[in-house]
Amino acid sequence: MTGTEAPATHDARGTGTGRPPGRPRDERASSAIADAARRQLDALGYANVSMESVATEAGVARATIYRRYRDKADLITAAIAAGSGAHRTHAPSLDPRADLVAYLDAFDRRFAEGCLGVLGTLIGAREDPGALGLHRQRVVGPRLAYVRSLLEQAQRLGQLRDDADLDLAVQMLAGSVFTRRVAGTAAGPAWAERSVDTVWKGMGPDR
Amino acid sequence: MTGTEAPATHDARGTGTGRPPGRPRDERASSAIADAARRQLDALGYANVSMESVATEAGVARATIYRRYRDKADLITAAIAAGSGAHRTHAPSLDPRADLVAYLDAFDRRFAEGCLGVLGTLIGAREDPGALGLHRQRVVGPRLAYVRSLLEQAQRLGQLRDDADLDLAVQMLAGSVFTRRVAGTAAGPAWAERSVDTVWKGMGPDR
DNA sequence: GATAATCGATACGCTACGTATCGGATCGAA
DNA sequence: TTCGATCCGATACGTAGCGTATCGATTATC
Repeated sequence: MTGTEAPATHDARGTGTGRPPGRPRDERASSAIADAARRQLDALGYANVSMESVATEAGVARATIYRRYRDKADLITAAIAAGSGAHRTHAPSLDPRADLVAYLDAFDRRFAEGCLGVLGTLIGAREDPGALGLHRQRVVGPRLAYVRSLLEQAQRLGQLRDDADLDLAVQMLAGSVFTRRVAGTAAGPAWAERSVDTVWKGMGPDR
Repeated sequence: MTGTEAPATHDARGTGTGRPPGRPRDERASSAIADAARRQLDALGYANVSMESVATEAGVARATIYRRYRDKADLITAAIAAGSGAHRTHAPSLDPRADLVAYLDAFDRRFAEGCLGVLGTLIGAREDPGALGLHRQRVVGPRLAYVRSLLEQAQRLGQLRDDADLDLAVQMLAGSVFTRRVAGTAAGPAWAERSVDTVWKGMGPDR
């Protein structure tokens, strides 16, 4: 497991062992809020999701949302993290290079589906520096860390040189997705395979 | 020169040959608005720039801005386009590889200066899809095209293989910037040099 | 002068965020 | 059973920003 990708941070209820006093939270309301937030985020984009619209779709009062999430950034980033939680679909094999190709492909599809596409809006939402920060912590970080772990494995196997700059490799591999989405250009044939190939040749042992 | 990267699109005044009737616009106000917008965008980020704050800093009424720009997005994108107009600062040499390293460095600096915020909002701005298209056409496209031209030159010089995927190379090189900015991680030492180096080794002629 | 578009200033409607308060509901503990 | 604590929906409040409209005053051309 890469990381916990923790849920809402606003209220620490349920953290301790003993059940807290008072009426417990409605679990259906919690999931309804999360579902509505995720759906509207995909459909409308960060800026167009309002607490009011989420509350309405979830059949919940706005105050009920604020009892679970500190603010909009908290809600949205949590929804993204939960929605793209299963970002590792392939079982790890002993071939990090093949894993890498598969993961990059999945990464790109996620991007197209909108889960990571909202990244743009989060970057733009510098209004709350928390939004981008939370997203980095919850979503971007774990994914890049996973890519890096594959590269480390390849390095241990001798497929990459010991002095290879793995951080740079991560940036170039993931970056080929970012650039394409930013520029709006189509993907070349076997782009994932070719990307990994370039890094392998560029950072592999001298022949 | 790469392209025109036209200024404000809102009002077509001054397009025709004859001077339009009525009081002409205050040229000092126009530049003061553009300067203030650019400066605040860099300092505060897209979301924190308000029409009011720009107007105040420019010493101008809000209505004066709206006479020149349709809305906030128009103002900000125009400021960006104007601010990053001279994106090619280095004179072209006969060493495309060195040019590439220098350009990537400049590209990254530009990015840090505030392009990221606008780019983010534009990517996520499903509300006006035209803005993203315009930005791609005016800003993103020319820059990536320039990077590609350097790679083509290198290919002609035999530094890259004839079957090298130059589009992919562009994506990986520019992508190393995108990823770093998105993830918020620091740049490794000599990252530009190393990026180009990796592509050169990965797509260069077999040794 | 007449015309026309600009300027600063100001007010308006609208949306949205985040906070606060209310009576009623639901749990555990005394 | 009663009490305290918390949740729930509903509602209102204050703040902020966007985009529009209007006002008298200004500055140009015709």
